[in-house]
Amino acid sequence: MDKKSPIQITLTKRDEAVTITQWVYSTLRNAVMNGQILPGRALTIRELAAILDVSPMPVREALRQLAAENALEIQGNRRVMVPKMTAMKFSELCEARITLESHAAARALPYIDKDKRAQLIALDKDIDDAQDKGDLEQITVRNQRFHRCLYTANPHQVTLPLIESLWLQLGPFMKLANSRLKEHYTIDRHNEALEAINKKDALALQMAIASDIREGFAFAGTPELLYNFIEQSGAE
Amino acid sequence: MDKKSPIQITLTKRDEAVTITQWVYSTLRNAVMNGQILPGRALTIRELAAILDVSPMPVREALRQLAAENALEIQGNRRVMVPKMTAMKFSELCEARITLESHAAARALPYIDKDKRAQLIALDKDIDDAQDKGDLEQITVRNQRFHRCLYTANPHQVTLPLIESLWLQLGPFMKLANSRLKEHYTIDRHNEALEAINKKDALALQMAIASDIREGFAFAGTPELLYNFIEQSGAE
DNA sequence: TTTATTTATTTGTGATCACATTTACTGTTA
DNA sequence: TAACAGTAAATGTGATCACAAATAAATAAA
Repeated sequence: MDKKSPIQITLTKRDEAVTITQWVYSTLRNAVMNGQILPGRALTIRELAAILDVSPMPVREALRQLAAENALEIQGNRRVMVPKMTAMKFSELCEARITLESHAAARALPYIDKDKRAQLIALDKDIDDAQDKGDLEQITVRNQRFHRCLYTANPHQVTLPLIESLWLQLGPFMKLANSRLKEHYTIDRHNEALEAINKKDALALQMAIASDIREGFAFAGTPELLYNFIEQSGAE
Repeated sequence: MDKKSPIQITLTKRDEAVTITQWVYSTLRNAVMNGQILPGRALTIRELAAILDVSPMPVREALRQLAAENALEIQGNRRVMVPKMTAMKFSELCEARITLESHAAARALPYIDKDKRAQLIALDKDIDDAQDKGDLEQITVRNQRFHRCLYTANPHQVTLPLIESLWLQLGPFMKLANSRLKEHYTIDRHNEALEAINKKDALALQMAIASDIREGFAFAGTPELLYNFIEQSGAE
């Protein structure tokens, strides 16, 4: 009954207090972020509904929302799929991240107080723990948590949704990236960022964030890995 | 039967080739962009469906999509509304526009050829025409068209959706801004941008775009106008 | 074996319905 | 007059159904 590849989506317990649509949304979002849905794979409402054991209605709404966030792509008039990646698009997404997140960090800096700094230090420690254990999934999750915590220090911040959209688009690739992470960069620039925060040095903070992002993908910039990924993702 | 203020949405002919949901989406999007829906006004699916003379289903989907683009806000668990504006949020949106659009312009620069430059010049002339006629609505539309044309010169560009999200959030305020536009800035920085394009000077282009955006809102930065707007928009 | 054409199946869209929750209204009490 | 409780109306969520368009499958022709 399955069309191409069998989709394996991680299912979590559905919280009764949350609407089915919301649960479906976050489930599918995680699936995209973890690269569980191959780029180019055609998704149908009914198929996903069957997998998630819900009616087609919540799936419909979740898919439309994910498409609006650029996590999914609506082809022509009908089918929906995870967008394919290209080397150029990857590069653009990476540069967009650097620009937007540097901006968000600088704008958050004036709002960072002692409490917030303590939170950031704790989150950075969590990342180190995950790195020691080699838990690749957790490294990504906690890394995002650190960045999110930093940017949301600014109570009037408006860029986080845009940043998360970029994370979502890079998600399927980050998964691949992480699988090579252990052998390469296990150190991040978070300490550097925290130092800049202490000194209230916006420029230094921006540089630290930019480096953190760039180095996280630096090895992906090697031609052979990029080619690998594009071949896997871009080929029909 | 109407709850608070009667909503007056501009209705356009529905193209038969387009789905009802898409038509509803763009209709509501324009309504938000033109400030036809007051911030804070509670929207209900059935009310909008009645106004647009469609079934609730397409409205449901369109609302969710607009919410995902940050054009609308889902309150608590239920109602949806146009988000209220604050002075700080306005400032953040403006700065985010400058950062993102400068970035998009610089990234587009290498791809601008003779054809594209001709397009930009033509679009800039259209803006001048609209300004001569004093057609405020068209000025906004054509201004966006110019910026969009510039950024999409980059075929791998990924930031336009994010930029459009910012435009949407500023939309209700731009309408108010435009009503004062005639007395203030009728000149833009587009010529400056075109010059920078000719010289392939990325930094100059970024400066021109940043100035164009900033000056477009400069008068809005005057305390009394900002206060006016916030009072109108933020008060329950 | 390959290509074209017809048939069968699947799919997205949109409509309608049921229900639990929320909101609005009404009459009553301090 | 203001605050409250109880009732009535309205609302979002989710399910199911109908249908036209699109895709896949099957058959026929080269």
